[in-house]
Order: sequence, then structure tokens, then C-alpha cells
Amino acid sequence: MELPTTSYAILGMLSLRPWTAYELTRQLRRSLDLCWPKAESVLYDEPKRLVRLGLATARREPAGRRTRTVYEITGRGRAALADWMATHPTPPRFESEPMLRLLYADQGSKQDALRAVAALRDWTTAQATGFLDQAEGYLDDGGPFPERLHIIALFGTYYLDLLEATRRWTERAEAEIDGWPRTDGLGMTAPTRELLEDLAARLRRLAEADGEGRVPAAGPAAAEA
Amino acid sequence: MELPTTSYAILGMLSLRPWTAYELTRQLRRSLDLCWPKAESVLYDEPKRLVRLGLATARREPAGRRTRTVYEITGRGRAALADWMATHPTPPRFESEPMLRLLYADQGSKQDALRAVAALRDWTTAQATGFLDQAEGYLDDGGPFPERLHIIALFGTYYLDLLEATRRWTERAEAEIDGWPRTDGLGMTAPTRELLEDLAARLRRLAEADGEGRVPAAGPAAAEA
DNA sequence: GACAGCATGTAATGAGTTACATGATTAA
DNA sequence: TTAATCATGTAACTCATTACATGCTGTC
Repeated sequence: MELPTTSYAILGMLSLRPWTAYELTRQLRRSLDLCWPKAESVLYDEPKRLVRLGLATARREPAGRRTRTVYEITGRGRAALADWMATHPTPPRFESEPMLRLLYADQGSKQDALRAVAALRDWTTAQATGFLDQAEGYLDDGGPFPERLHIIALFGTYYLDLLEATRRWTERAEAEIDGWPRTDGLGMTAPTRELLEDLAARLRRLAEADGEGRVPAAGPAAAEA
Repeated sequence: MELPTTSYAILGMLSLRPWTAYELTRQLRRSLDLCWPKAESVLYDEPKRLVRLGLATARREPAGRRTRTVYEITGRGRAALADWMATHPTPPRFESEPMLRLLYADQGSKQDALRAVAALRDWTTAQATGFLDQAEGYLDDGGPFPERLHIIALFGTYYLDLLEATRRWTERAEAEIDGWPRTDGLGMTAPTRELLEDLAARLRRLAEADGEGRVPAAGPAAAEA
């Protein structure tokens, strides 16, 4: 039984407690958006598939004069989730329009390049503001799943690390681009050569790190890497 | 004329020089995969749309006994690209199955969690190895677009920064998870409280940074933010 | 009693991936 | 001469997003 990752993303949510579709959309904006961003409509469609497959059940409840649907994971759903957890993950994917624009910086103006970088910088600020609210909530009352805080904190540090790295880079990038006389044709300038040599040295350090052996996928039905 | 970002990704490549579809797939694996990853088939379909819209031309050439198609940007294509460059970029999107698995770490074993983290660590090594080849190529002979090195180097540093941040996090995460007696129910342990307080402090610093004013989108047809 | 915003979805459309197909070139 | 890999695509199908529709709830 092969399912798209998105199904397991929802199934994982259902493993924590029963949710209505709308509650899922709220919660997903909090956490899942960071690692598996999807449109809200997915949160209304995907649980139906889980029900069709017997991995969840749907219970219709009155909500005022309308009805709403509460989804709950089944035993088979838990088993499917556990099986999936034991397989190898696919690599991450970073999609960044600001960086795409920087890549073609010589087809636009300095303003254009600076705007792309500024968009990234502003994004880090906005994200940090949102995260801060959440982090304070966790410290305050433990949040909605206090028993999961050990996971949430570890999860959060990664995104903060990425945010900080992004912020630092935007600051250096803005300074660098400010120094460009124009966007095209500069080629191997002195600062560029320095950057490249620094790059190569740091890459060598990263690449040499031996990967002390992989953790194998568990079980007889272990997926290929 | 509204086009998906992917169209501009291809159009940007065509702005550098004419390419065959196959050459595009090769080149895209080098650079575009980092900021705008797509399946190869897109590289065969998307240029056709650009031709339909008059933003590129297709020229069929003999290649042995088969023919291949060489795509070239038009004046209108360059104008469309420039217009797009002057608009505001959409925010980045990070999709990470390893992190999704970590988020549900309490639904699996410690092995499962460690495998997810190890996948990220191994990924940084593999990426670094590939980048290193490229970086050495640039230092060696300037690579295929020596006049664009000032952009390429700046672009590359960002991804190296992200790789390094990811690598460092995986090492701390492995140590942390190793210390877990089990995956579920730990909640607010002492190291977790420390992490959360550190998180909040760092977030405050990031969030407070004032965004000294945005760079506005240029032109009368400037897109909304 | 109207308007804003929350809650709960559905439908149409488009984007993107996987799988397949096949000719050319090179190495064993 | 077979096998592998490079080169060049196409087709089927699924995934995902945007836009729409509509009822409820509080508030001014």
C-alpha cells in the first residue's frame, strides 16, 4: 500500500487526537507548514482518502445547524503510520523564488536583486515573529501537547537555525550587491574569488565528514533508499 | 500575462543562451535544482509554452539521424522576464520529509527518529560533495559562464550556509535523541526547557530587527506583495 | 439587520511526476 | 555484439491550488 507523503502528514496529525477538517487547517498552519506546506483544500480531501482506505473513520457531528466531520485514526491507520516511519525519508526540497531571482540577477537591475534579498530578510523577520508567539505559548502553559515538547523544541531549533542562517546571509548579500557597479558581466572580481575559495574550503570540510554508517530501514517491508 | 514561476525559471535560462531541452535538464540539475527543483519532463514541456506565447522560438536541428529542438529567447521574452524581475517574489517553501518524520517522532522508535536525522546529515554530505566539484570547476576555468561568477558565488554561499546549519543541527539532534529514554511522553525535560528558552531569546533578536523599509516593486504594472 | 469574519466544504483547472518509448553513441 | 548510458521526447495520471459557495456567529 503506497501513499503519498501528504497522506502520512495527515495521518500523523490524526495519531495525536481526533480533529475536524477545520481544526486540521488551523494546526497545520502552526507546525506542518514548516516542513510540509500544503493548501487548505488538501486538509478537506485527504482525510476522505484515509477513510476510504480504512486508516481513519469519519463521524458526522452537528455544529449549530450544519454538520461537521470529525476524523479519527484506526488501528490499521496507526500500523500504516508506524510502517512508514520505519522507512527511509526522501531528501528535503527547498523552493525559493527570491533565490531564483538572484540567480538571474544580471537580467535585471540592482534594485531587483536587492528586492529579492530584502524579501528573504523580511520573511525571516515575519517568521520569527510568528514563532516567538508559539514559543512563548509553550513556555507559558505547555501548549496543546505538553507531553510532546521534547520533540517540538528540537524541531523548532532547526527552523530557527535556518532562519538565522538566512538572515545573516541576507545581510552579507545586501552589502555585497551594494558594492556592485552593475548587475551583469562582473565575473571573477576580488571579493568573488575570496568567496569561492572560502566556499571550496568549507565544502571540503563538509564533504569529508564520514557518515559513520547509515541507520537501516526497519522491518521486512523496508523501502528502498 | 500571468505565468507560473516555472516558466520564468526556464525563460531565465534561455536569457543566458540558446539551449536544447536536454541541455536544459543538465544545467538545471546544477543550479536550478537548488532553488526551483522540478522533474525533467517539465524541461521538455515548458519551452513549448514559451514558444506558443511568443517568448521563445524553437528551431529543429538534425542530431545524427534524429532531430533535436533548440530554444532561443525572443525580444518579448526578455521583456517579460524583466517585468517579472521587477515584481515582488513569493516567500520560500521548505519541504522536508525527514523533519516531518521528526515531528511525529513519538509515533515511532528512537531508531526511526535517528534515521530521519541521519538522512538529513547524509544529505548534507552528498550535497557538499557535488557542490565541491562545481566550485573547483569555477576556480579552475571559470565554468560555463565566467562573467556570471559574481552571482554564482553569492548564490552558492547561501546554500552552503544552509548546509552547514543543517549539518550542525543534525549533530546536536543526534546527541539529544540519543539521550531520550523513549520517544513519547517526555514533555518539558530540563534540556527541553533550556532549548525553548534559548529559542525564545534568539527569536526575539530576529523579530526585533527592524526592516529598514522595503524595496518597492518597480513599474506601473508592479505586482501586489 | 447588516456586515465581518469564522467554519465547512466543493469544483475546475492547472502543475508536476512517474512511467514509458526509442534512437544514438561508447565501452567491454 | 551486447550492454550501458546518453539524448530526446510523450502520455497517463495524480497532486495541488485557486476560486467559488454557503451557513453560522457575534457585534455595531
